[in-house]
Order: sequence, then C-alpha cells, then structure tokens
Amino acid sequence: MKKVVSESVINRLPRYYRYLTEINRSGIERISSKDLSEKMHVTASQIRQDLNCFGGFGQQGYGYNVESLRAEIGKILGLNRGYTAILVGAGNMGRAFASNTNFESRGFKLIGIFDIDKKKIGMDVRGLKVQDYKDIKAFIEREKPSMAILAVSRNSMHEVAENLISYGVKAFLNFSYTELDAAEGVSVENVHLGDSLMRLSYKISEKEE
Amino acid sequence: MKKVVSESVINRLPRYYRYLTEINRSGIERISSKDLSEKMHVTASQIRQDLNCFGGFGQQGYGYNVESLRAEIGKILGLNRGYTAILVGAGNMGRAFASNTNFESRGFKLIGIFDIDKKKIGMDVRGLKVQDYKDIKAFIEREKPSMAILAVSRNSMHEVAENLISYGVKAFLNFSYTELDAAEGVSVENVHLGDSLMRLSYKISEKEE
DNA sequence: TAGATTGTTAATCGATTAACAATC
DNA sequence: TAGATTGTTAATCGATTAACAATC
Repeated sequence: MKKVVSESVINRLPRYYRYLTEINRSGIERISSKDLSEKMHVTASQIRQDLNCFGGFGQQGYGYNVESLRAEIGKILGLNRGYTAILVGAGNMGRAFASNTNFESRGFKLIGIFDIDKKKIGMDVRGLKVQDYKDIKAFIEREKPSMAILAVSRNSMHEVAENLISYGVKAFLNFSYTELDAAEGVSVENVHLGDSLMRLSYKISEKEE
Repeated sequence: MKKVVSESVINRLPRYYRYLTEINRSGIERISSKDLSEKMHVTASQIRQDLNCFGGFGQQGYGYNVESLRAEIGKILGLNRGYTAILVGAGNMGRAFASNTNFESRGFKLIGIFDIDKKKIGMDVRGLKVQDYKDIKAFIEREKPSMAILAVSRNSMHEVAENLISYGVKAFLNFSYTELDAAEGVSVENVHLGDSLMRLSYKISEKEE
C-alpha cells in the first residue's frame, strides 16, 4: 500500500509549498502545471509526476486549485499535525531560526528554549523565557516535544543530542558544523549555511574563468 | 577544455570540504575513498567519480592526502580567491549568518553591513559598524564586493536586489522567503531554513504511519 | 461540444554503482 | 615485490522528459 516516494520528490515538496503559499497570497485561485512550471523554472511534466506520487489533485481541463493543492502538500509534509519543538541554544543562530521560519504559520509550535549560558537564561525570545539547560530532561519527559532544534556549539552537539535521545527526542534539526548521524528510529536534518556560501563562491569563480 | 560538471557533483563539494576539514583537524593525514565513504555514508565509487571530474588527486595504493585534497576542493570552490561580501539586513538572520558561517576561515571577508533601521545603524556586529543603507551605493562602487548577503524582509527583497544589481553586485545569497531569480550574469543562491523544517516534519510523519 | 489540461505510460537521459586494469 | 587503492570504463539504475489518451 504505502508507495515509496523518492528522495528527490520529497526534497521538492517544500518548494512547491512555498510557491503555492505565495501564489495563494497573491489571490490566484487556480493554476495549471504549465503556468506553475514557468514560475518555478521546472518542467510541467515534473510537477505532474511529483504530485501524482501522492494522488490526483488536479482536474483535466482546469488545472489545480491553488489553495487546496497547498493544503494537500501541507498535509503530506505533516504540517497539520501540530508538531511541537524545543530549541537548544539561544545564540544568534537559535534566535534567528526562532524568529525567521514562520514556525506558527506552518503549524509548528515552539514550546521551549534552553541554554547553559547564565546570561541567556531568563531572556525573552519570541515570548518564551530561555530556560536552564539542566531542566531540559524534566521538560522533555513532561512535554514530549516532536523535535529538537540544535543550535549549539560544535563541541557540545554530540553530547546534547545523545542526552536528548535518551530523554526521548526522536527528531533533530541540527545547525552545528558537524553532522549528526541518524541513529535507529531518529530523524535528522542537518543544515549548513556555509554550504550555500561555498556554492555561491563556486558559481562566482566559474563565471570568472 | 572546460569540462561541464554536473549540478549533483557541485552540490556535494561543500560536504566533502566539511568532512575533510574535520578529518584534517582530527590529525588524520591520509584517507582512502573507502574509509571516507563510510564516514560520509556514500559510496566510494561516487567519491572517486566526483573527484575525477576535476583531476586525479589520489594515489593508487595510498589513497588521498587529507590536507591537500581539502585544499584542492577549496580551490575548486573558489575559497582561495579572497571574495568579499556585504551583508544587507542586520536583523537576527543577518547577525546569525555573520557569526555562524566561519566566513574568514573559508577565505571570505565580510567588509560591510547595512540596514535601514536607525536603531541598528551604528551597532557593532563582528567588529563592523552597521552602516546606513542609503550609503550602500557609494560603498559598493568603491569596494566592489564579490557578493551580497540578503537578510532583509520579504517585501523589500526584490527592490534591494534590483538596486544592488544596478550598483554592480553580481552574486547574491538570499535568505528571504521569496526566491530571487538569477538574472543574466548574476549568480544566486536561495536559502530556505523553513524547507529543512518541513523535510524533518515529513520524516516524522512518515514514521508515524 | 471543443479546448484545455490532467494523469499516466513510454522513451530518454543522466547519475550512480560495479568492476577492473593501471600503478603506486 | 605484493597489497592496496586509485582512475576510468562499462553496466545498471533511477529520474526526468515527452507524448497522448482520458476527461473535465
């Protein structure tokens, strides 16, 4: 029953979601795969193939209803499940992430922020008080967050991750330089801003040749 | 002469660079494609194929010298060219990027930070004073930065990008929700933290089925 | 109805993996 | 030298694109 959907398709879903969000916001009600393909610089064929991994969301002769397609993709991505998150590390990166990703508008809820730095504990970040990292175990066991966002130093990342896993956290978004390997039953997304910078650097130097 | 290297290969280069940096730091001098493949969870074949797009950096029977392979990949990525960058937008995201990406250790130089917010102008970020956005034209024409990092609001992104292009900026790292389309002769990398969050959400919900 | 556009199958293309001779 | 491991060619696999019948 459960069809396996390729990694490449999954990786494109958030981008579809973003574009549909913007198109919806601009008031457009329906869109064909051809029009969407032009906006997104991909082929219409690819869009139709991708969507049909999950079901037929369009209508022949009409195209797709923007709002409902957006909702469908949101559902596929799990955005309607009310996932909760805790943020570990209230430094620049942690705060930027907390205020930048439109957490709530995507159905996520940030329920706790932790740090070991006495200067940061008690600070207000997006309406949440930064808590002492030593209280994180009790918090996790009580609140059972769906995921933890790791915005801690390179050195402490592995230790923090191990601790959180032992407290029951099953999913991580990791911003550290070092990648976190997904252990059995644990989901991981590693994010590397530096990679984008290096790719841009490559593009620039390529043009200079 | 100039061989075309596929997008997939390019996209993997920063990851190789990161791993080699860590391996080098840990004091390991040489590594075989097999050992590296196990650390990175890719095939040894892929590593050898990827590297051979750019030349033979290894030695039969020996493997690769970690430090020199790292340097070679750095060169391919253009990290040795002393590229300079300006940051537009000194909010959370801008500051996080400035302090998180190890700019200098990768050979980049951040030479200016700009904002329109009077409260931010004059602030110190990583040893640079935040300057008034209205002075950016003169600055760009004088300093000719290799790239601009856009950490501005969704609404102002397009206007800012157009302005900077007209002042001569040829490469952008864009953190706004909306993607910037690469115009003729302009290099663009769009970064979307929210996408990683959605991918993680997908992974979590996939496991719940 | 006629026109448009999907869902889906088939064809193509490219990327990954396997294999091995070359060689350090 | 013998063993190890690369560079590279060939085989496989998967992803993308093209095409078109189904149908709104």
